[in-house]
Amino acid sequence: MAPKTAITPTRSENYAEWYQQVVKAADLAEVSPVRGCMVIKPWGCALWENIHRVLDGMFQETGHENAYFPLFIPISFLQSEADHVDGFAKECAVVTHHRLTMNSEGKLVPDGLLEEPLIVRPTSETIIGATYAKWVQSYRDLPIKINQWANVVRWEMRPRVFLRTAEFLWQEGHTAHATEAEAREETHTMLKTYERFARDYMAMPVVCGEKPSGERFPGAVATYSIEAMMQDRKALQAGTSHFLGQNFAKAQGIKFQDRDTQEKFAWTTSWGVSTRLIGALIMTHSDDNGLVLPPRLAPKHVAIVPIYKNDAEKEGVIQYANRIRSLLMAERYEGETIRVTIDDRDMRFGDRAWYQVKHGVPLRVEVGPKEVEAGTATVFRRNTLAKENMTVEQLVATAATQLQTIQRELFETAEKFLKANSVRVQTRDELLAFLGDSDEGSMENGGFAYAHFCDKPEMYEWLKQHRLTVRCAPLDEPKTPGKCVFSGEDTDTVGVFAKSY
RNA sequence: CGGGAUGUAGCUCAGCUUGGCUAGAGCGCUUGGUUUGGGACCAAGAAGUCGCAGGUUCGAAUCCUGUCAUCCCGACCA
Repeated sequence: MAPKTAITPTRSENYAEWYQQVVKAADLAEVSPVRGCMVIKPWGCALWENIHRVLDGMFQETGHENAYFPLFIPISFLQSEADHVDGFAKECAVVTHHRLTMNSEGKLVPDGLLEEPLIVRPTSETIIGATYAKWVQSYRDLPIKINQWANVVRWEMRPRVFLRTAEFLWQEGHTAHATEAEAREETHTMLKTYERFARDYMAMPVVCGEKPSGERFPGAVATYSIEAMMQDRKALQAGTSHFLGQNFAKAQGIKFQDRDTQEKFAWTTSWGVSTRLIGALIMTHSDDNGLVLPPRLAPKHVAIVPIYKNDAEKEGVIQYANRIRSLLMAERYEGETIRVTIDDRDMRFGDRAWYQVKHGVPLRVEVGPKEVEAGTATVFRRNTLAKENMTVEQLVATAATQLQTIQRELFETAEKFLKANSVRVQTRDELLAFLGDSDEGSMENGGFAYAHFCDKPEMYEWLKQHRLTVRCAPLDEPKTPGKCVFSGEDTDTVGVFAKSY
């Protein structure tokens, strides 16, 4: 007897376990033999490639170019920026040798000690900064606006697939500018780019804001982030954009001679999103039957699942399915070809149908002898689980619209959820009552609490005690006079507080 | 890096307390058959150096030591 839902346990039964099961059921990734590292499987990789492709286009549009910098960074580079060291030293993989030799017991052991150990990049500010320093002499050499797609390593103690792995894929943009204003504008532009990507492609509403001091990127003057709310009402930082001021320019020696003949340090920025976005996608839209994908990022938009009893029926049905595929692929959705697959694997219909459900394909088209005879198709919509029979002509004519509808519905549902679970609080007790301080994966409370705050150490202490975090000070929040809910002091800054990943 | 738990077939686990014949189950897989419009059924079959390395013993999945890995809870983080 099959369970009522494709995923066990359900979200309400055990959210953390549900997440892992969705990843598994959708064949997105699996844990690897290497501690903390994951194998990204074809379906997950196709999803990341779509994210990559769309974002890359956005970066090009905003005047960035791709380049590639080394995986290894000399320790001395990391050391040059004091805060940066504090932030990353604890989680660096270190390369100390450059060859292996066989010992007397026949085991391979490291040999050839390096004079200066190398770290595997946890991020590339330092090595890119050192390179920029060579490239920049004159104000005419600025700005430099470069992005790289790469893997990075942060030796995490508690990995979770896509959300926190020792190695992950990301893009990191690094720019250098002649003026502070220009660098600040760049920081803002990229934050907005991430917001647009989250909203328009991931169908994921986010809160854009500046990180308070305690959450700032090590070495940055200001850090901005997009914060998304997962279905367990915890916050997930989905993207960051940093204004680095002249900190790294000074550390790495990025200086130039300006129009006024004075030698000046450049102003730099960095910004990135990672494979964590896949985790965000999963926890924003998926349900107890598995993955739900927004059409704009789905590796396949439509899965045609043929139904037949025997070889005689199969021939006609497959032919029919192929014809529908051709017709659909001639249609355009958001300026692209509709991506269609036919699932005619040697499996029972039910198995193939559930497979597509669990993989989150937005539309499933069932065709069997009945449909062939009537010239129709049975269309199943992943997000609503609704089934509808229509003529092939109708299907072809409405496919793009249906995908648009799904994309819109996913966003609307997520936005409604975000709004329904956001409140404004006036006191610390209200904050605690709303968020709760038990963190046992309970779904009972949580959400985004907006409160006045003044960013003092005692706030962080209190938050830590209750396992809560300050996510950001939203940019669209008007500055209004109020009292800090922690210290009682006057402040005009409002922050978003939440449990977080 | 601290506290706790767990490593036995591809997966989930039983067996370990009290050492003893050829190490088990369910799911999955293979083959044959019956089925077939939402997760089938019957039958047969393949599959495990019991995480790894030592030790105790006539004998170790079982006891001891070490080690590695995974999960949960803390500290840390995109």
